[in-house]
Amino acid sequence: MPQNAHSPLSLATWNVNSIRARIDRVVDWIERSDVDVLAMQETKCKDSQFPFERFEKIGYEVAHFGLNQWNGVAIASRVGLDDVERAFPGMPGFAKDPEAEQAQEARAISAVCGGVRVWSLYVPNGRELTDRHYPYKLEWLDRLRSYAQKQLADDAGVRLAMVGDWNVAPLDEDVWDMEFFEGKTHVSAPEREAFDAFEAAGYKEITRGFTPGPGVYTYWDYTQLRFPKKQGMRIDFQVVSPALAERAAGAEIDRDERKGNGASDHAPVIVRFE
DNA sequence: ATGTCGTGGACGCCACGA
Repeated sequence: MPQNAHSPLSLATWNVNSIRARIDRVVDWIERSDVDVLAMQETKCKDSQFPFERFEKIGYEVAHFGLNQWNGVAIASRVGLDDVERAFPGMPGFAKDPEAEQAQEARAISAVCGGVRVWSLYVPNGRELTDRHYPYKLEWLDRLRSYAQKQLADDAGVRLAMVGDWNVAPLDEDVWDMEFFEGKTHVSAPEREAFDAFEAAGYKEITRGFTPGPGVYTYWDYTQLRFPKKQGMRIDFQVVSPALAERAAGAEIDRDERKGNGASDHAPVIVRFE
């Protein structure tokens, strides 16, 4: 096989909102959807609690990064899982006050799968515009952008995919009602600028072009009947380097997976690379 | 179809995060 040859790769990202509560659904979904790689967020468990064997049984290796019941990220792959990294270089932790030491959080894990460095990312929520978690979120995104920019500067042909729950709605049409989000996180100008900075650095968000809005979402709050009312948010994305972007052949949001009892509040988001 | 869901810790509920 020539050195530069690559195989097709189907890559999914899904905030599963507890892997232990969702394991049957996740395994069923992987088998049904036949993806090569699944990046998961909010596994909500320690490494010692992660159900690795359920994935191994269906032919997937898993790398997990979980410290406690909060956050937690993982990558399942049937096309290799090499050179695992937990947290990206420069990734900040959260400090309760500026003088306090930063506490590490399990929000990023990466591995090389099928020739692509895949990052599974759970961007900090931000909570409120006045909360200390809000500047933390902006700093976290800026550091990630800085990491990504360096990867591209070092190798213009780098195959890098940053997928996950970005907790940013980049366009007004990515929420069901901008008036409702007035003064809230996820739609503020600094968050949108932090997200757009990846495209300015040469990266491309792949899913939107194949799944245009308005009214196309990846997350629906459990409360207030948001899902049946079609009141969601588009906050899960796949942001990839130029060499990978040119291979993108399709994308899909599996909205059906949000239905029924025992669903995560997020839908899986899949991209097919040629 | 459906007025939320998941975690841990001390219980049969509460606090917390989303």
